[in-house]
Amino acid sequence: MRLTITPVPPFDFPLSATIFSGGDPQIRTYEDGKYWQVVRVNDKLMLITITSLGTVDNPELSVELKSNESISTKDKKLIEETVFSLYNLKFDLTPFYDEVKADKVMSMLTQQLRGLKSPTTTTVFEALVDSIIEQQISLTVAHRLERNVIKTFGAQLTINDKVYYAYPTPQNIAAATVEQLRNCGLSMRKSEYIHDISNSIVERKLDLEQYKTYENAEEIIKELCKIRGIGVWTAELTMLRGMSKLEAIPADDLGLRRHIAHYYCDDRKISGIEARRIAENWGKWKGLAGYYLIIASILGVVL
DNA sequence: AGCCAGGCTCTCG
DNA sequence: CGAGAGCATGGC
Repeated sequence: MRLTITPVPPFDFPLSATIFSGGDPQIRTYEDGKYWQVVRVNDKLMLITITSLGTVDNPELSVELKSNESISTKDKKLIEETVFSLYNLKFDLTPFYDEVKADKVMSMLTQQLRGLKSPTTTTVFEALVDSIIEQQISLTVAHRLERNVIKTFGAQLTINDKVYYAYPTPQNIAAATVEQLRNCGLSMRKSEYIHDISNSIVERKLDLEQYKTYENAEEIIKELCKIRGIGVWTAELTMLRGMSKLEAIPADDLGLRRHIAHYYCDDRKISGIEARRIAENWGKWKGLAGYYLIIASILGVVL
């Protein structure tokens, strides 16, 4: 089964998917113009493969669906929504580009990376768990641990004799033990945080998805910070990656400060306060601007 | 070898 | 209440 999706232009699919190249092919990856991952819709697992048919100014995506269950037209509608949110396809970049025009560096970066949209996880839970795992440790370590967690607790989907993994649900993790989480390489603390959060969701004491509907970003951060294991850094990262809320910027983040320093301060080490001051020039979508810096660094964009 | 890496909680004093 | 230890693992 296949469906076609028309993103709001400008949108550069290969550029936006680059962040996933080199990913685990059993989880999610971008390779030779194809992006794939397992999604869960109405509790059915399916493998989606996305390719680009259009151009940056006239974008069009082809989405191929493979599942071992039958897919109804109702499901298709939801899948479409899921794919839209996966790359923020309904987000119009133009106002963002207009707003950063006064900032010379960011303005040049947005021209170089025109059509880059930031990805979003299919659930807030996924963004939250990944952000907890990434606390304090280096990203290479964090990614290995994330992969361990996914392959240990995530549901398997077999398509054409190949096994793929869906991201674990709160139910999957609540049903496991803290010890199993520790065996993925997580610290005792982080294992407890993630297990507790999964339990709360299963017991309906916590509904992460509802925070998406909040208008006020500060309010979301405040609510998330009430959860054990979540501080401002983790809350902001969760919003950026799991809620399509791109205004917040974790300015104290070491990596981000490094990227800002690289493009704005000749690689001189800067404080969170300096980083915040520079970010003031980025208007309403500071988090998205930060994402442009990260991708620029990865791609080695030179201004 | 030892320290640090895209934090956070808990425990002391 | 503020400072500081402790945490897992891999890379330098």
